[in-house]
Amino acid sequence: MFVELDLQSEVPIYKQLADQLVEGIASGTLAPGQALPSVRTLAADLGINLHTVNKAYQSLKQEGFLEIHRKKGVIVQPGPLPTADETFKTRLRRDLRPLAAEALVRGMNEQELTELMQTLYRSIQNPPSEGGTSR
Amino acid sequence: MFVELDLQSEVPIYKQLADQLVEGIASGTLAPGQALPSVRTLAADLGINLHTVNKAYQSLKQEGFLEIHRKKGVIVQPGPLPTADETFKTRLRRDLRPLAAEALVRGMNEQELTELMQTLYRSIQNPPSEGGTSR
DNA sequence: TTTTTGTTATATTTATAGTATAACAGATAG
DNA sequence: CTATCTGTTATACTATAAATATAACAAAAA
Repeated sequence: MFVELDLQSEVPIYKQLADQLVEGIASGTLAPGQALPSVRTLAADLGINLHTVNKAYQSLKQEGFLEIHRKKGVIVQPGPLPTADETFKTRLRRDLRPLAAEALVRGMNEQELTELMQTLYRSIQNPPSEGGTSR
Repeated sequence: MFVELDLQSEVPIYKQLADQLVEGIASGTLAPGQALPSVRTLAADLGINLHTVNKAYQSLKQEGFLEIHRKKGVIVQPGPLPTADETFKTRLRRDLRPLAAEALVRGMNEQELTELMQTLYRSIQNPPSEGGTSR
């Protein structure tokens, strides 16, 4: 698994995990329908508790990014992914707001900030060489 | 005071307060050198505990956005504000990353996302008329 | 001197994060 | 059918953060 956790981070590890799975889906590293490790396997693999993995899986299932079946295990959403509806955009704006404000206060202009976002977006969409060559 | 808190929010209220003060500085609503209410006054004003206000003030002092003097009270940084150094940009990227990833997964393209950021930046820089009529 | 200021010190409550076990129930492979 | 692996649920415990509640201290200014 490509997941890397920082146990010292202030960011909860279940969120780090969930974030990296979303990023995997975003980049195509995780294909629709692809199976993910079981909660126990991944927990052992990452050296954390199975409930922590389960919490990440549950939140992504709740959002519609994963499907979870009994013995089938956990798979990446094979059908249509959730959309950028108004609910999401509202939350997105709320989360971006303090970041944009601090960037502004610190003297970043509009172009610097949007370009940073652009660069970030592209680096996620086309990650810098993930083990395998193509897809 | 223009601060509005959502006590039901998952965002800690000390952070809501700190964020809104930063936004005030960003927009110019809070001018350099301007005095802020005392921790007790603002706490009473907002209906929260003085330690919660103090925590917000301390974090902003730590970052360099505020100065705190004994009897003088708290004032907006009159000198040069902190800059967008690499430390900040690294943190900024780390915080933006999961938001950009989810936006991407939900089908927002690069332009939509950067435009949303642009709109946000501008609305902070030039806020849509503060409640009061004059000044 | 008195008041107001930030500051420090405790203490308590509540919620979240993370771990640790254990057990349950459905699906599948043997 | 049986054994195993799956997600799931339940409980319990520890640690930490957030928020509140009092109280007191020390510096600055009126």
